[in-house]
Amino acid sequence: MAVTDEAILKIKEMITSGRLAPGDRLPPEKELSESLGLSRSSLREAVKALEVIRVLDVRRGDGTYVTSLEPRLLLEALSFVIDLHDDKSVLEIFGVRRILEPAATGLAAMRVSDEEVAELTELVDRAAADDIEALVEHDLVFHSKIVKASGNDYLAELIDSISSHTVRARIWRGLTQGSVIDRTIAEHSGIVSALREHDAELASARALTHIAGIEDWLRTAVGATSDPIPRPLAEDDAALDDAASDDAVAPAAGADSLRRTTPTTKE
Amino acid sequence: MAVTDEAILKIKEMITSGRLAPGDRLPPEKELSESLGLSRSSLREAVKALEVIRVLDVRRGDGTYVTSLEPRLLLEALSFVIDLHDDKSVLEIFGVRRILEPAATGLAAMRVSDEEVAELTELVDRAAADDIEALVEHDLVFHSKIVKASGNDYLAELIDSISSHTVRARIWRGLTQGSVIDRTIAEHSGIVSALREHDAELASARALTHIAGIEDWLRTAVGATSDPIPRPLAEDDAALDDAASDDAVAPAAGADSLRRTTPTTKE
DNA sequence: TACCGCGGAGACGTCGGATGAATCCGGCAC
DNA sequence: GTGCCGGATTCATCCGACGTCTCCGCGGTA
Repeated sequence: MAVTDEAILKIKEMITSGRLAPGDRLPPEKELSESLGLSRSSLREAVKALEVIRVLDVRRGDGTYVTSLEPRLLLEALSFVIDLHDDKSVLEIFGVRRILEPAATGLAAMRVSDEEVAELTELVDRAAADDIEALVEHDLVFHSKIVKASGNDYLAELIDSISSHTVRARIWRGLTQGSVIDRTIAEHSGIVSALREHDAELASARALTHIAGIEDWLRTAVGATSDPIPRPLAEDDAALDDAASDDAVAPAAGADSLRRTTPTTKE
Repeated sequence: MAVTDEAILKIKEMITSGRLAPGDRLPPEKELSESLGLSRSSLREAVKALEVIRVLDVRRGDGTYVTSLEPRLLLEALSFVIDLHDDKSVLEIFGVRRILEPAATGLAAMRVSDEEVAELTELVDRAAADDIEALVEHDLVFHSKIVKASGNDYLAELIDSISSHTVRARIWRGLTQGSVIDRTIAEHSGIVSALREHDAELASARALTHIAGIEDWLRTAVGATSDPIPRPLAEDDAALDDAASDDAVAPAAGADSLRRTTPTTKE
C-alpha cells in the first residue's frame, strides 16, 4: 500500500482509537511526517484527503485540527459526490428521498415542539408567492427544519445532502409549471397542519404526496426528452468556478472545495 | 481559495460538463498541472482527494482515470466516514437503516425474480448455524442481495454503506446472545417467504421486525455501557473492539488497527 | 505467422529543500 | 491596560530529482 494511504489510515486510527479527539490539534506536518515515516509532501496528500471529507480542518499558519466529526460535517462530502451522478441516478436518489423524508416527517410529528410548529407556520405564511428562487429557498429551509425536528441528526443531514441535488430540477420545474408555487405552499401548509396535530401518519402521507408530485414530474421530464434537465450540476458552481478562474476576487474566508452546493450557503 | 481546492473544483467541473467521461484518462500530472496553473505537488493533493472519494482512479505507471462514478463507488466513501461516528450516532444511523431497509425490502417484494428468490432461499438454507463469523458474513450478503433486488442501486448501496458499520456491533451481539443465530436465520427465512409471495407489506414488516430486534439490543447495550453524559467515541468504540476480541472467536474486525473497512480492492 | 522476452518511454510515487504567507504570541511603548 | 510590532511557528506552494511500475513496440525465435 502506498505510504500516503497508510498515513490516511493511521490518522483515522488515531481518531477512532481516541488518541486524537474532536477538536484536537495534530502535530506539525514536519513532525507528524517524521513520526509516521514519510515525507511531508506525501503526508500533505493524506491530510488533504481527510480535509475534503471534513475529518480534518487545516488552518494556515495555525495548525491542523480534528473537526467536530458531527454528522453535518461528514455528510457534507456526500453532496459533492451526488453532484457527479447522472440523470438516471437522480431518479434513484429521489427514490431514496421519497422513502426518507416521509418517515422523517412522521417522526417529527411525534416529537415536534410548539415552538417549532410556530416557526414552520410563520415560514409558510411568509412564503408568499413572489418568485421561484425565493420559493426554492423557502422549500429548502422548510424541509430542513422538519427533518431536523425528527430528532435524528444523521437522518436530517442525510436528507439535506441528497436533497440539495434536486434544487436545480425544482427550479426548472418552477420555470415550466406556473402553478407550482401555490401548490407547493398549500402542500407545505398541509404538512405543518398535520405536524401541529402530531398526526404522524397524516404528516407522513402528505410529505410523500408532496415529494411524489415532484418525482412524477421529474420522471416524466427525464423520460420524455433526451436532454431534459439543465445539465446536471455545474451551473450553481458557477460562482465557485468564477472564483477559481483567477480573474475573480478571492472569496472572503475559508474557501472550501467541497462546500455544499445548495444556494443556502454563500462564499 | 487555495490552488489545490481550485483544482478539485476544476476537475470536478471537467467531469460534470462532460469534458471528462467515466473511464476517461486524465492528462499526465505534469501536463495537467501546467494547464491548470499549479505545481505538480499541489495537483497531486487534489487528485488524491478525488481518489479517496472514488471519483478518480490512479494507476501507477499508467495514468489517472475517471471512475465509473457508479453509486457503489461513490458511496463507498460513506463507509469510511461512518466509521468515525460515535455511539450516539450509531443509533441514529441505525434509525436510518430502520427506515430504508424495510422500504427497500418492500420494493424488492414487488419486483423480485424467481431466480433471486431461489438464490435467497438457498442462501438461507445453506446458512446452517455454524459460527458467528459465518453468520455475520451471511447476514451481510443476505441483506445486500435483497436491497439490490429493490431495483434502486443507489438505495441499495446507501444501505450497504450504512450497514457495514454495524458489523462489529453485531459480532458483539453474537457473542453475548447465543440464540441469535437461530433467530436470525428464522427471521431471514420469513423475509424470503414474503418475498416469494410478493407480499410487499409483509416483507417490509418482517424486515422492520428483524432490524428493530438488533436496534433494541444495540440501544440497550449502548445505554448500559454509557453514562447519561455523552462520551467521546473512542472509549466505547474501543470497548466494542475489546469485547469482540477478548473472546476466542477473535473476529478479524478488531485485529488490524489499520484495517480498511470499506470493501475496496486490496493494495 | 505466431509467440515470447526485453528494454525504452511514459506515468505515477516519494522525497527533500526552498520560499512565501498567515497566524500566534510575547515583549515593548504609550 | 491597551495597542502595536516583530519573531517564531505553521501551513501553502513550488521545484527538481530519483525510484518504480506499466505499457507497448521491436526483434528474436520456433
